[in-house]
Amino acid sequence: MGSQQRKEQEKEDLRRKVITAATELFREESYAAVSMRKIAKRVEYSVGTLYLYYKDKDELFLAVQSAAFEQAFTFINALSGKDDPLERLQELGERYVRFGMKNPDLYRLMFMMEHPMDAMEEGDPWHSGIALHNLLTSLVKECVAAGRIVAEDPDRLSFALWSLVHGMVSLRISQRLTIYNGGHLNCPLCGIDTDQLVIETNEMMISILERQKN
Amino acid sequence: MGSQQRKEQEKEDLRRKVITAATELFREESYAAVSMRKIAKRVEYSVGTLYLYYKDKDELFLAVQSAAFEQAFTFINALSGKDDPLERLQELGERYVRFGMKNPDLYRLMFMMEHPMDAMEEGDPWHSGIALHNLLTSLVKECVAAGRIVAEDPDRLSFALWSLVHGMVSLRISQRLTIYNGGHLNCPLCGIDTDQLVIETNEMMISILERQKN
DNA sequence: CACGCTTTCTGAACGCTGTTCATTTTTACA
DNA sequence: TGTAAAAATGAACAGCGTTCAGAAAGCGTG
Repeated sequence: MGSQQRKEQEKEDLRRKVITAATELFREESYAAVSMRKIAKRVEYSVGTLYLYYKDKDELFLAVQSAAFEQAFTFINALSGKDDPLERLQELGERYVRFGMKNPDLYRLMFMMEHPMDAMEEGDPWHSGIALHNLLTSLVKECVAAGRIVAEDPDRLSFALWSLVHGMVSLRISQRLTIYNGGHLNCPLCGIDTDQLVIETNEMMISILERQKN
Repeated sequence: MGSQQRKEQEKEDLRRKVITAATELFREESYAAVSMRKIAKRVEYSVGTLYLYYKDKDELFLAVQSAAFEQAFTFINALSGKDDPLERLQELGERYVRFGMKNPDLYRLMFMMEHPMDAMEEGDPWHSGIALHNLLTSLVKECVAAGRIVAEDPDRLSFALWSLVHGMVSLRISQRLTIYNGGHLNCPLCGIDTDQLVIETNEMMISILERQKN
C-alpha cells in the first residue's frame, strides 16, 4: 500500500537529515562538541526521537562514519589518469592526507575514536572504507606488476603505506607535530609547515620504494 | 623555615599520588572512564581539592602524560647492545609498538587525544617525548653513517618511521585492524593476529630501507 | 592555653552529557 | 468520526567538569 511506502520514505528522510546535520556539526564544531541534543535541535526533533532511529550514540556515529567514508572515497578516488601507477600511488597518499587534514573531526570519527567501532557488527558501515583499502592494495600490486617497485608482500606493504599516511595525519590532527614548531627540538625540520612536511614525506617514501632494487 | 619545606613536600606528595592514581585508572579502565571524581576518590580527597593542584582536567592529564612519557622512554630505551645500528633501529620500533599495544589508554593520552595538548605551553611535559624523538633520529643517522641505509634527509626519514609505527599502533588501538578479521576483506592478511602484523611490518620496513641502494 | 589569621579542604550546586519512558500527539483505516 | 497503532515528546536520572561559600586545620603570637 502507498501509505506504507511513504512512511518508509519519511523514515529514511529523517535518517538522512540526522546524518547530514551531524556531519555539519562535525565540520563546524569539534568532535567533542557534537551532542545528541545539538543534533536533535538541528533536525528540529526532540532528543528522544533520535533514539527511535538509532539505538544509541555509537550507532548514530557509526552511520555518520559510513557517510564520511563515502565522501572520503569520492574525494580520494578522483585520481588523475597518469600512466605511471607509482605516480598514482603517490597521488593517492597525498589525497588521503589532504582529506584528513581538511576534515580533522570527520577523520577522528573514521579512524581514531574507539567507541563507534563497538557498534559495528556487520561490515556495512566500512563499505567505502574497504573500497579505499582495495584501491590501495590494487595500486600497489599494479606498481609491482609494472616493475616500478619491488615488494615481497604487497599486502603488507599496503598496510605499511596506510599506516604511514594515517600516522602522519593523526599526529598532525592531534597537534603532536607542534614539537617541530615549539623550540623544543633542534633539527632541520624545525619551523616547517607541518602540512607541507606530511605531503613531502609521502613523496619521499614513494621515492624510497622506487629506488629499492633487489 | 622547616615547616615551609615540609608543606612543599606534602604538596609534592599529593601531586605524585594524583598522577599515580590517574595512571592506575588509565591502566585498569579505559581512557573515557577516568573522571576527576574517580581520581579524587582514589587519593581520598574531595574533588574540589584536585582543582587546588591542577587548573583543570587538561592540566592534570598533561602531568599524567608527562609521567607516561617517562615510562615509555625507560621501556623503549632498554635496547640490547647489538652492534648493528639497523638492528637496534628495528628493535626501537618493536619496543615502541609493544609499549603502545600493552598500554593502549596511556598511548591514547600521549599521542591521540587532542585536549591535553591545549594545556601545554612550555615543552616540559614532552621532555621524555623529545628524548624519544632524539633517540630515533640519532639512530637513523648512525645507520646512515655506518652505510647500512641511504637517506637523503635523515630527519624526514625519522619522521616517516615515527609516523609508520604510530600509525600501526593507533590503528590497532582504535580497533581499525579488525577489518583484517571480519571477513570484509579478501586478502592474504585476513585472519592474521594484528599484533603480529604490526611487529612484522616494522621488520619489513627496516629490510626495505636496508635493500635500498642509490 | 587561647586567639586570630592564613591555608587547606570540603561537598553541594550548576549546566552539561547520554539515555529512558510515561505521556501526549499524530496518523491510518474501518 | 471513532479508535487502535505509530510516532514524538520532554521531564527525569545518573554521571561529567567545574566553581565557590563555608568548614576545618595549621600556625605564630600574646
